[in-house]
Amino acid sequence: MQLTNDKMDQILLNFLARYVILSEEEQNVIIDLAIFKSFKKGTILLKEGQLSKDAYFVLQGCIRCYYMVDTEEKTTAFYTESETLNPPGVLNHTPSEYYVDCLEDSILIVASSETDEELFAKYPILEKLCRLVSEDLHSKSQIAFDNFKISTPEQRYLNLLEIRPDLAQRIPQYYLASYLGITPQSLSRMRKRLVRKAS
Amino acid sequence: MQLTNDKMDQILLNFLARYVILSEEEQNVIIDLAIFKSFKKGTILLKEGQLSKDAYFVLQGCIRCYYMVDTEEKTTAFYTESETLNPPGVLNHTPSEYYVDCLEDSILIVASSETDEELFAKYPILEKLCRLVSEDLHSKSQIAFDNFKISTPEQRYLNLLEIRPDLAQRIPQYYLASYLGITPQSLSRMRKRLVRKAS
DNA sequence: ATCGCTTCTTAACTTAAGGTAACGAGTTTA
DNA sequence: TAAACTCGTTACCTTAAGTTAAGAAGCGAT
Repeated sequence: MQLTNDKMDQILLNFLARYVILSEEEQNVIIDLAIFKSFKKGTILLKEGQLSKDAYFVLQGCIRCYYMVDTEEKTTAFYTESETLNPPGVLNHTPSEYYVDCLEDSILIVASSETDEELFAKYPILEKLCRLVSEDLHSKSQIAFDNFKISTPEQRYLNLLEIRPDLAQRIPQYYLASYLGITPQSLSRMRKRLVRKAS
Repeated sequence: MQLTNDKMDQILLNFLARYVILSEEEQNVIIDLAIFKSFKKGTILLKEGQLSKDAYFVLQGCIRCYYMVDTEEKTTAFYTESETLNPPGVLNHTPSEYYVDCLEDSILIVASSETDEELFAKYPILEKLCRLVSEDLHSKSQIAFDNFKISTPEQRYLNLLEIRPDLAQRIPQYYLASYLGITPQSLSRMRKRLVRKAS
């Protein structure tokens, strides 16, 4: 599927409209700032040790965060359409502890956080927007963390199927397993167990 | 230990100074807004199903978030001195899914998020402050989530001892166990295993 | 067509966590 | 003082995850 520039603008504006009402001018400022980039599946957007200054908003495709622990990839997050990855380094200027790569061909908005200060002074509503988005992301991430903690791997898998059924379809099972905190073998066994239970 | 009002103000201002430089006037506005409250150990600050409009900043003591799953408490967070709990309900007006209680006699700042709008209009730096605090909390919570996910219960315990050694001292072990995602019995066994390994 | 790569599955064995129950030390309450 | 409660530990058995190894299905590339 091909996305026109107009459509991409619209996806972004729809997302922002969840938080604040923007004037035509403010919308244009944002659209002008937004840098749309395409990436091939497998592209590494951020490596451990790199200083990331960019936030990523997913227009199409899927990106993934993972840590390298010894020789093993530990996947901690997937971001798909209209989701935002804002690596910590953007704020505190420390090198990234994880990798980010594209699991599919993806179109992203790459938002550099450099020019923000003057912009916020000129358009205070953008500061409000950032506050609201950040509060919302924080709250969602808290809830996700809580759910993860209070669940067993099996409940986490069932929960994933329920709230993000798309992921189970589009993402290889061994990434999912890592995301659930178990090995691919365990996930495979678990699925068999679940089928047995269901019948 | 007894805290004077001046000391409490100072703790709060020290915290805020990590994020922005505030004028005397702005500091006074915040101090005037801050409501200091004392709570006895065991006090329940928030119940599942309640709509919370308050954020809590801990001046002294310790509060804890937990879910009731069937008849079991699942502890997901502890907040101690200079830490902030901002329940999701403040934003999205949904009832809380968890409980909050005091594990110790505590002095908290209870911040109602009602008056914020006019205030932000008058003092834009307060909006910036909230944005920065929120981004920081989000980033920290992300990292904590990641660390939790990529660790085994044992690593989580060792990590806790390292980065929050105070908690292991002041918090009963069965709350810690729940927080680590295991039963008190498993934690007890694990500690024995670790001693055996160490020697 | 064959090779290599990715992805999922199965199996056998080991390790550690869960469930249940019981005990004991320390503290609070009646 | 006795009873109740809190908190940590230990034991026994069960369940499920980790480890290692192997195999099979699907896919793309040469």
